[in-house]
Amino acid sequence: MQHLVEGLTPAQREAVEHVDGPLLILAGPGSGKTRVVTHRIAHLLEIGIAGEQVLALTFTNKAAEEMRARVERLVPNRSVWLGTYHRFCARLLRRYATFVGLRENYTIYDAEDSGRALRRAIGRAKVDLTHFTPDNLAHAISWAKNKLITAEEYEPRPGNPLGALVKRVYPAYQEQLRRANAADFDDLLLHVAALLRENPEIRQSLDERYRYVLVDEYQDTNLAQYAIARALSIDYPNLAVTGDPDQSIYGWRGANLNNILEFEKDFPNVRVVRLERNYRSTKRILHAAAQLIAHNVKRKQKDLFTENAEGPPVRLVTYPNQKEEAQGIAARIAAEIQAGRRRARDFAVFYRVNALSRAFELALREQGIAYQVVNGVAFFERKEIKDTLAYLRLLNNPLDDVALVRVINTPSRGIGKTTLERIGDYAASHGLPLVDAARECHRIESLSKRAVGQVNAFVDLFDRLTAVAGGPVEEILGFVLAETGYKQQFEHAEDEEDQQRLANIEELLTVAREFDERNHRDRPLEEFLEETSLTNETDDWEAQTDRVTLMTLHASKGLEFPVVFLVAVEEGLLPHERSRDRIDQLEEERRLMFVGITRAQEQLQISMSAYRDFRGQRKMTVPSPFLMELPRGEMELQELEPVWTDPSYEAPIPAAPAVSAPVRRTGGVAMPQLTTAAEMANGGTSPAASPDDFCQGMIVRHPEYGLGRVVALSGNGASRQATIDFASAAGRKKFVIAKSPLRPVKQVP
DNA sequence: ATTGAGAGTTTTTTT
DNA sequence: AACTCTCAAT
Repeated sequence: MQHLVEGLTPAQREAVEHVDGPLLILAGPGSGKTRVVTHRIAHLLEIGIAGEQVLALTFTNKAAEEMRARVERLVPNRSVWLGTYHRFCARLLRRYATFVGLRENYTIYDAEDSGRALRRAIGRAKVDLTHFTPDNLAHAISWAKNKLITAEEYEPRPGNPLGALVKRVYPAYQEQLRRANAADFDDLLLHVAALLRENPEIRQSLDERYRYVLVDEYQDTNLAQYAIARALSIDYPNLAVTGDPDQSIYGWRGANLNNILEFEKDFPNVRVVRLERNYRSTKRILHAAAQLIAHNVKRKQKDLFTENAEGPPVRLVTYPNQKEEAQGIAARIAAEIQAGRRRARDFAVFYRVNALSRAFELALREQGIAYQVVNGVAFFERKEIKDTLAYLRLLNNPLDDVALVRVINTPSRGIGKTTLERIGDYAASHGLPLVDAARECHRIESLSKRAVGQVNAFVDLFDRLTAVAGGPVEEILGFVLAETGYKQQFEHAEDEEDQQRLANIEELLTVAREFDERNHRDRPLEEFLEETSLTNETDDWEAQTDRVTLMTLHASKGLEFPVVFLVAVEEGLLPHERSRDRIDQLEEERRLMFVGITRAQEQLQISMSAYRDFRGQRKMTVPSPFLMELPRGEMELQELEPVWTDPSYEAPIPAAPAVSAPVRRTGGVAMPQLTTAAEMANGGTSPAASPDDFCQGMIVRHPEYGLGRVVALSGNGASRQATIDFASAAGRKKFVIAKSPLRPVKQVP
């Protein structure tokens, strides 16, 4: 057991060795929090506590994965329940579905699905939407749910027009979900909170089962999450929470900072451990962060310190415009890599909004530097994936009207809006789910003979699919894709986008196969759908690959990088314009910047542009007020002129021969090209090769993505596919060789 | 019913 | 600028 506390500070050790009773770990950034938490779990197991009694809750899958891996390393093969709040609740609801008016095969609606359900509810409630958008309502309902206010309990403030609408729509929406046997993200928490509140015997048994509950990022809990953690810690009040009020950045999602600020009130005999020593950043970086966050009024005073080196000064740079900001940063990165001082993966670029990523992608591509954008369009939110999954959802839960609407005419089979509307009316007046209404469509008089025929064909299809719905997921999926003709529509397409869609579908099949290999349950479909609806691509982020990371400030939480570029620190973006008017929101923006700064280990550059292009318009910017709150005296300030007027500017250096990036113009668009020494020796690419000539490890060229290596192959002849790892930012992609412009590049022996 | 052109709008962040 | 939505034409 000694190995668990070796090398820990007294404070860390105290937290690790704490067993019974409430525990609050206030952990500053880079203070070894994850280490403490995982070691504590390991410690609990080593002193003989059963893994089944330990429940560790996180907010992101990423954090859960990280913890699982580290616990596994410390104490292999012990089963503690470790995962996100939402996943835990989803799992619990499978078991207790009937208590909250659901069935165990219920569907989880993501934001898009619940938006569709909400629209239908709005239609049914016959609400006048001239002054508000569905989004306004969605947000208001979500807000209520996060506050544990049910549809029945909801009472708006008098004179609140939006509230009056919500009072009518919220119950209709809930009814919609109930009929569809579906729960939205908020419901997962709300239902479990209600379950625990209304069923004392269930609460008690779960409290007893999960004797040791740990909650990570406790500052991000909302009321529902708080209630759940609380309810599981009454008879066995061994609740351990970790967090940092200064890193609370999810207030907009209903997170309540008071949960952590008042934890000591909830549990008067709590043991509080403060981890204030930072092991991550240089003195200068940490100082800048501390100075900034000191401007927040609502916080717990914390004294961050580090024994790390002083480090180079934090840079604060003003670029003339967005393009030069991106190019300037890309050039710096390129120079560091060429000098052999850094690798691509040492760098990260953080921005406030996803829309800002493009300029940096472009600039990095021009420099021939590999990068990965975290969270662009999440894999499971892509149209083709959602379409395909909608079929699976319908098979698993035929009541799921949203899924039915999605697939009934996808791919198009001549069932249009009017037909669907009439079926919908029939369903509503007979209190039926849409599938059943469709089954009885011959009774709907308003439908044309042709329409009835089309709908019947769909019902037949549905029945054929249902017949195989019990099998392995990959099989079901393959059957769905074949029977519906969904895949076919992309198979003969020439354009890149359809190719991409096809590749994504292939990828989904791979995901399904991997799932089947892991799971051997009776009803795999249910679990597969749960897994896919609670996962997004962020979770696939690979720290191992050697690429520059581009992500939002929110996504950066919990990570660290040797060199960080924090960009577009301008009024309106950071703080975001929608946060300007309220003090607490402004403080949250400041915390966001604090999070970004404290990700940096060795070097930090904060930048802005004098001009920024946004929504197609170029505007002069105003520096963020936060810039004035930094210790400017000890920073390196730099104001750059447009590159062509200033000879002292470190112009983007043409890359070294090994990875040069000449820019070729094609149809007016700059196309980056990677050229290697090997290729130059060869005089370019080889002529077209037949798909079967491709083999593992082969170097190939793609006209847009540049050079890559074949990492996997499948199929033969015309359907032979290759998975390519590109050196460029394109990353890993899959192609049907015969339809792709891939060409082998002969390698120098 | 599907397609195309034109108009209008925009997500801040995520389970 | 890019995306979605609406409306008219096929």
